[in-house]
Formats: sequence, structure tokens, C-alpha cells
Amino acid sequence: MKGSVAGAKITGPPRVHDVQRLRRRLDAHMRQRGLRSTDQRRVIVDTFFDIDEHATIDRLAELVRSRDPRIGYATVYRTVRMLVASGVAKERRFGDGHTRYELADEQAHHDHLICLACGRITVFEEPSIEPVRQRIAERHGFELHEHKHELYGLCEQCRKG
Amino acid sequence: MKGSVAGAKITGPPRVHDVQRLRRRLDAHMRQRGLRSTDQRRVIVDTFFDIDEHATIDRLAELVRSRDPRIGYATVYRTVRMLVASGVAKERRFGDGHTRYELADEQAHHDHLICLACGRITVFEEPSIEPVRQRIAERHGFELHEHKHELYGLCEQCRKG
DNA sequence: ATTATTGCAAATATTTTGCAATAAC
DNA sequence: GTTATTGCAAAATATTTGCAATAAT
Repeated sequence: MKGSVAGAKITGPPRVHDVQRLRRRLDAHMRQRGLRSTDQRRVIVDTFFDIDEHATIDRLAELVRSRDPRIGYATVYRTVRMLVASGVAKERRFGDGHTRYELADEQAHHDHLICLACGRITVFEEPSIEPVRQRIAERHGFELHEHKHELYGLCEQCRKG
Repeated sequence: MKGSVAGAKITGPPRVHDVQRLRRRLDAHMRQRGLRSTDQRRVIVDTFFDIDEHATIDRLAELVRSRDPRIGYATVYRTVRMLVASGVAKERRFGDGHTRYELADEQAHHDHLICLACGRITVFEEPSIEPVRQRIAERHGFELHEHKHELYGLCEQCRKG
């Protein structure tokens, strides 16, 4: 089902990605490793920065192709992998079988509410939980690197409808 | 790579699954839907109740086959799906590409610490977060059904090693 | 010139299903 | 007897890669 991705729009407080900083980080990553700047990568990266969606590779490839139809799926795939490796993108799996990608949030971590009925993804921030996580990690001798906190249920529309 | 599943043992406080209750729930589920009790299902379900692991289908099938080699992968797969449908098993994806299953925890929710180096899965309970989750859900008009809270990092051994 | 990148098609990996044979009810 | 279940093999999904052609440095 490569062509039929449900459009998972984001709702919630408008987030300000520090796009400039992320672009610099990507540039540094590429420079350090001798990775080359190509037309394809520029289009893919620009598209990824433009969309405010938890996009799948398929969805991103679709958008990329609307800008340049000659760019192949594999190139989109490999470029996204590069984005993840550089820390610019985060991989998310919400359990519907589609791996999604979003811009890394440099300022604050955010987590997700996922509607079980319509698949809508809403972001939230709850900094008060962070120290609790730290405490849990310590209690288990664990060095905490990252986390996922996902709340599943019914969104406002789906409760009513 | 169907045969090569890293053995992700559980560490942490010994959990007491209310196995009796879960078995009754499964029985009720099966009765209600006219599902039949077969030798294969009995072996698979017993095996699943016996192991205290976040097992993949492959791992479960392996253990099942050590009890009865004639039971096919598809039957294990479909039986696990039945367990999930009845609420007796929970599906977990920790991002290593292997979907895992564990007994549902009727008494208390538990969440997971996952070591990024060795894959070790440790469970934890932190009831104090529950009201925070409720508050987040309410704030977004969301009816909360379930959640995932996963902490990724390095376990004690891997920090030292 | 050298080496990374691209795009295709093919390989992997995993999950899911069609169907004839079998077994539970 | 009727209908669910099994087990195989095959289909469906999703992800990843080999390689010859191409492009960036």
C-alpha cells in the first residue's frame, strides 16, 4: 500500500522549529562525513522542512515528486536516513505500520496523543514529567537518552461523531 | 531473519500476573464468539502464560514447537492475535523491528526501560504519572484509553562494560 | 580522476491470508 | 453435519540494498 497513506495532520499549539539551527546541524554532519550536496537532497530536505506533518516516506516521496518527479523512492529513503543520523529528524512509530518522521525539536521535547479512530496526531509538552523520568532511570541504574510517551484514545471529534 | 531473535529477558521487580483472571477473560472471549478450543491453542496459550518475556512471535513459536513441533507459525500468529483481541496480551514495539507480546497487566500498568546497547527490557511502575496523563488528555479534549511510556538509554551493565 | 549518489529493480524481512484438509462442536 | 481451525505456501507490506550509470568534488 505504498500510495495510500492517511493524511495525519498535526493539531495542537504551533511549534516553532529552529529551522536555521537544524539546517546548520545537517550541514555540519554532511561536511564532517564528506557527504555531497545534490539537487535531489536539496529538494527532499527542503520538502521535509516545509511540511508540518508526521510524514511517512511514502508521503514525503509523493510531495517530493510533485516538485521533481524524477526523484526516486530510494533516494528519499536514504536521505531521510541521513536526516535521522544527523539528528535533524526523529523516527516515530505509532503502531499503524507506517514509520513516520518529524523534525527534531531542539527547544523542548514533545510527545504525542494519537486518536485510535481517525489517526490524528496531536503534540503536547509536559516538562513536569522529565524529572520523574530521571528518577525512574536512576532507580534502575539507567542512563537516560530519550523517551517516548504516547497517549492513545479518542480525539474530540471522534468522541462526538 | 525468522530464527535469530535476541533473547530480551525481563529484569525488574517480580510481577504477579493475575493469570487466573486472564484465563477467565480469554475463556469468556472465546465462548462469546464461538471460538473453539484446540490442542494447538491450548499449547500456545499455556506457553504464552508460562514465559515471562516480551516474546516475539518467532520466539513464542520456537518455544511452542519445543512442546509440539507440528504446530505451525501461522497458528501461533493467529492465536496471539486472538490473545490481543481478548485483551489478555499486549502488543509492544520497541523499535528494533520485532513486534513483541506480553501478558496484560490487570492490576497496574507498567512501562518499559529499553537499553539501546543490549536491548534489555526492564519494566517499571510509576502511578504518579497517571493523573498527569489524564490532565493532558482532558486539556486536548481527548478520551484516554491507553498509553506507552518508554525510556531509552543505557542499562547499568552497558554503562560499565 | 576519484568517489559519492542516484534510480531501478531485486532482495529482505515481516506480517497476513487463500485454501484444501482436518478437527471441534 | 456444519463450521471453525490448521498448516502450508503464497501474497501482501514495508524496508533495505546491489549495481551500473551519473554527478559532485
